[in-house]
Amino acid sequence: MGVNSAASHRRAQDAAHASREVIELLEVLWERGRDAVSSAPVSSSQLRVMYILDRDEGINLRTLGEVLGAAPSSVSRLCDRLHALGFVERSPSQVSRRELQLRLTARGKAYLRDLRSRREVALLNAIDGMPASARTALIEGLASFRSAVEEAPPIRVPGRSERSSRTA
Amino acid sequence: MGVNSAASHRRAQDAAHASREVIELLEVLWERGRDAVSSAPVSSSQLRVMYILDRDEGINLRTLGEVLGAAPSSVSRLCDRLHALGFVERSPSQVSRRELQLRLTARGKAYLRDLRSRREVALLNAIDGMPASARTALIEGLASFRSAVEEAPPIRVPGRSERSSRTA
DNA sequence: TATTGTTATACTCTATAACTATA
DNA sequence: TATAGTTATAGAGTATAACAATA
Repeated sequence: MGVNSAASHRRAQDAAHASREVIELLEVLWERGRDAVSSAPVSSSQLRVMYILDRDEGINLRTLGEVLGAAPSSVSRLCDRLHALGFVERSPSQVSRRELQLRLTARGKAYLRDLRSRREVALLNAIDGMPASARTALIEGLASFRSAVEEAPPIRVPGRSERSSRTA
Repeated sequence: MGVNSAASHRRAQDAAHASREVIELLEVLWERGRDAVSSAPVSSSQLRVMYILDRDEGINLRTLGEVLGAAPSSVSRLCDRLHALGFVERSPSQVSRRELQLRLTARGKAYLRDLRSRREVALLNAIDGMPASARTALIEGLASFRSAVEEAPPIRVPGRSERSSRTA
């Protein structure tokens, strides 16, 4: 390993360190803000479900559980409450009568859109205090970080791609 | 508002949008990884307590609740379990006999240190896939973001500075 | 009387295990 | 028989309200 490589590795460690610290900061602030920012009929667990349904319409319950890293029974209960709120729809799959197709309702999508908008306003509040150059760096850095995370998730990814358990 | 200012605002919105998206991504992945990465005797709520005790040794229960955005009774229970794990110590305050001083034990600190280290390794895994320039941008952007968030937290900050309720 | 922390009660989240229906 | 989803039961997180001890 040459000099450049060592320096590069140090840089990568700095980035990992900075990321971990900001994540911790947000773990405290973001969760605290859940009921301050939103009118909060939705818990953070329910919100995680909504994020995934937003991306992957028609996913079944088992697969949703794998993506969440949660047991099927937990997901079933979460969906119960989201259904009771009118945010999630459970319909039988055409492919297999023992599977469900889960999706956000129009109300669920509207809630998510509104929440996201309010969160971005809250973030903007902080970001307004940043110098322009740092904002540009943040945008570039996060875009690349996001791609990297999506390719090599920091946490082990359960089956999913090799199982084809969903509607397959 | 001039042209530069409008362009700057658009940039800030882009940054807020990118931040919100990465936060959502991590809300799913980070939580899922909790028991994969760690040996996980500690829930994410308990972890939030530990973060704060790590920064603010000797904080009392009420103030801790304010920082967490949680009710005193909830914090009391959380501390029960962290105490049972041997990670948190409750000692009477010298200032007021009805207050507690909360702090991490040596074991608690060691656990946190180890967890952080493992998380940074996990993050490094993803960051290794980023180009060097993006890593630099990420470090700069996050440093500035962190300062901005600490000065103007995206979520309302409860009293704390104007209450002097802690050991005051 | 006001404040700090705990306990009582109730609801949500989570998991394991048992169950039903389908493949 | 194996798989998708639900239900039973139990432990943890959360909040409100009632309580004890202290200021």
